[in-house]
Amino acid sequence: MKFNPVSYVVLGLIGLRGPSTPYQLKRSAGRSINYFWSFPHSQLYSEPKRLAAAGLLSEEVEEEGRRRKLYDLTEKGRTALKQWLRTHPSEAFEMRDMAVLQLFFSDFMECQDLEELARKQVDVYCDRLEVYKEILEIRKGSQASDRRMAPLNLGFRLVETCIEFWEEIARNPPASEPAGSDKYGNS
Amino acid sequence: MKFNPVSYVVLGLIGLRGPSTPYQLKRSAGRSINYFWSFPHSQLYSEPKRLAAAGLLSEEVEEEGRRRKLYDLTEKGRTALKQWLRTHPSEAFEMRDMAVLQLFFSDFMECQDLEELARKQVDVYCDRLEVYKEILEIRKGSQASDRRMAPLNLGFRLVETCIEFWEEIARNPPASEPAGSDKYGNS
DNA sequence: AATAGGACCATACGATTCGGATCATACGTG
DNA sequence: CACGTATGATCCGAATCGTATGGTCCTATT
Repeated sequence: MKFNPVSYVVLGLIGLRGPSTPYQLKRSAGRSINYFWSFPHSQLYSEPKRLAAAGLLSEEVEEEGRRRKLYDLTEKGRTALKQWLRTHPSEAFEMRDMAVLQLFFSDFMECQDLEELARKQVDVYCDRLEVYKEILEIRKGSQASDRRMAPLNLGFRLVETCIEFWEEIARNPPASEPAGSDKYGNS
Repeated sequence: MKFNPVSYVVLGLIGLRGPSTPYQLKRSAGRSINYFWSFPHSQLYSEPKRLAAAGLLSEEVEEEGRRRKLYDLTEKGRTALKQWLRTHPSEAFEMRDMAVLQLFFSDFMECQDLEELARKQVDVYCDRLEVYKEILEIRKGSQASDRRMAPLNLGFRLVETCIEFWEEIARNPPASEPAGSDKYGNS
């Protein structure tokens, strides 16, 4: 049995929520985990199966209707989760951002294209800020623990940082050099 | 011919650097692009081959020695690059951060484990800040354009934000609720 | 000048992940 | 009931990953 990050997502979510079906996990993940650990939803169907086969989850199949499967932590599963939480990662986040990629190559863009890119990104991040606010609001209702709120706070600040950044770019697009041969340090 | 982000990474980097071998691309990407668009280096060997087959790059093979291949933009390639730069993405960044994932599940952690996690992350991001400073320093020497510097600046600020965040967590770990059944909104 | 060790460079390929296409079930509405 | 829409689950070809591996070049040492 080899673990991957999604294994822990599943174990952790079930730990927090109690017995869950894959679809419930998907919904839960969608408004939280996916913002700092994205993955395709199909894994939330295959992964619990794997974990159940390895004895970390119990599986109960609904007999009629959609044949939903209800998973719950076994002792073994709970132990694995706690075990994982004792080993701390030593890497920074990885990110992928198309817009920044384009910004990096923006020497090949017209100035107005760059401005447009920046404005669009401001919009994108403002929208996301709204989403965060909504979620934060909802969470205040349910009594989610401060610890589960913390990642949202980080997301929030990160998004704010991005907004400031792109606003500056939009307001005052940096000058381009007509991309020459080897000015870019190849060291 | 289907394009993917790495296609544009290759086209763009060669555009900036002029004729390049895959290894040179790898070096260049390592200290810049990889921070906001990570991918395995092996793609920098396979992708140029694909692009050359499609006529977007010219390929020149060194006959003896390491049989390095030197790639350069064709007109078609340069056009494709500019074309791409005119279509702006409308998504925010995707990120993956193990530490935040653990933070999200930290209701299952002892308080001191959480503190340790936070301290470790502070270290990680301080290290990265140093790296950014170095690169910024180097770039000041070579006259990289302001536009190519911009992504670094964003990275810098994002890292600062992370440092502040994790410092707060370390200083004052949020309270945990003994993770119950369904307090977490499943809406 | 021979050799050894380490850095540099390149590639292949099995394993994993992706993500959308698809299908099935339930539910609400008139 | 019939139809449209939301919910729920699964599959599978394609894309990506990432490491193992092997070759080449440099330089220090004797």
